[in-house]
Amino acid sequence: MPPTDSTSLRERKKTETWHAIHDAAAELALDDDTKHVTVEAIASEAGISQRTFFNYFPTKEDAILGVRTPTVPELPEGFLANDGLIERTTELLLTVGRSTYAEGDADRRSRLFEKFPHLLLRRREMMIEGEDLVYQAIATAMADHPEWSAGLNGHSVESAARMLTMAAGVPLRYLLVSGGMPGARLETDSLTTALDLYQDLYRKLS
Amino acid sequence: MPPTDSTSLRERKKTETWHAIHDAAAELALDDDTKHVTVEAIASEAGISQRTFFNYFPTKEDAILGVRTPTVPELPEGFLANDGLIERTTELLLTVGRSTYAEGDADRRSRLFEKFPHLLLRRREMMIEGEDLVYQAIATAMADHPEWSAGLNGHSVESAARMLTMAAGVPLRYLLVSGGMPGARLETDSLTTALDLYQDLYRKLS
DNA sequence: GTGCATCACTGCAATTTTGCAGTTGCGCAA
DNA sequence: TTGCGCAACTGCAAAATTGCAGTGATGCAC
Repeated sequence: MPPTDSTSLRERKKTETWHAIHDAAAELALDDDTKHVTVEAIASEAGISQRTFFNYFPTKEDAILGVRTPTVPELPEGFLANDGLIERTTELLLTVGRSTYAEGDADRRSRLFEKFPHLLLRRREMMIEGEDLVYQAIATAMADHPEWSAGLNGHSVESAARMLTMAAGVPLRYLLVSGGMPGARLETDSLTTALDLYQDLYRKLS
Repeated sequence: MPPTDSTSLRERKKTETWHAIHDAAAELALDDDTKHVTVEAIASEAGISQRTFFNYFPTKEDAILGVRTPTVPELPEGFLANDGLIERTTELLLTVGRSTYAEGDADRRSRLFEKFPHLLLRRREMMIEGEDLVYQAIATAMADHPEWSAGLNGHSVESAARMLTMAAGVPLRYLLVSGGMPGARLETDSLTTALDLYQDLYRKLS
């Protein structure tokens, strides 16, 4: 996902440039028979300098895929309350995941994955990175809250946070796996279904 | 005329921006019934900030008219040679004058002059400014050249340079005056005619 | 006339873009 | 293997853009 939109001219131009680069990269990569598009070509097509290209994306791959290093929003006040914690964490993971990819044109993304399968690896990496950040954020929050940093009889907040994050990630992973095809996208419908299913299960087991 | 074109991305973007601002300013000024277009509107239409607007034009008027503070190119080596000096100076004045206005869309400029007659005053100012710069450049060059800074029996190089510049400006002024209508443009044809006429006269008198 | 809003324009610091001169890794030819 | 060239990527300083907080002039309501 591009830098967040806003009313600021500066911000608007940044998202424009981000999209211009990603679009140029994706289109050129898909069009090109040689499978070898240069950064120079992408930058030129996007109307910016090569150096600016690397201000927006750390690698050419990321530009083609349209990914951003994941960021975790600040956790809201009552986030750690027991009631609904797993659901909130799932939401958080989803938010982080979404903030990592460009919205829209899922078709194009599918074609990209078909033509450049290694992009799937990169996507996986990004997911793991995002989950790691979420885990760290939650661990930090737990450490800051007495009721967590205390009563875990022997277990560390790190363990608790990791466990929580993994549990909360279940419906998302389920979706990716059951989606079957590599490059399958997170359809809103199937996502909702998966979340419902997970919450049903969760309620039955608790 | 906008900043000179070149292969540099930086330069290309500058001319693009320059045109974007001038076009936005001219179009908005012509479209607007109230005769009062704000800088904010122009900047917004051109896709830049108000501050950037003033990086390109010192005043709103100059943006509408599409003028640039005149600059004199460096005088070539043998510029001061006696033979053809007046013609070269006329060329120089013409170059400076041209570098002062945006190329193209003479129609729009006519309409601008009709709607905002005070732009004519501004244009006159710019012409005088340009001539002054040319005079200064020539005076400086003369001062640097022994054969000029010496043998002027009593006259200063300033006087000589001023005299030369005025003489060389004759065909251009003639054009503007004989063109008649305010806002009349320098047609290439009539310009050539005027230059021919002047050179004929000049040869007869020398 | 007096306050008040609007708008042109300026000064300055923060951010972004650019050019340029690298370094590194990799394929390919001799 | 060794050298060579290309292309990804980085560091840094110069240039451009932006936001913001002004100032001053002008017009307009009261």
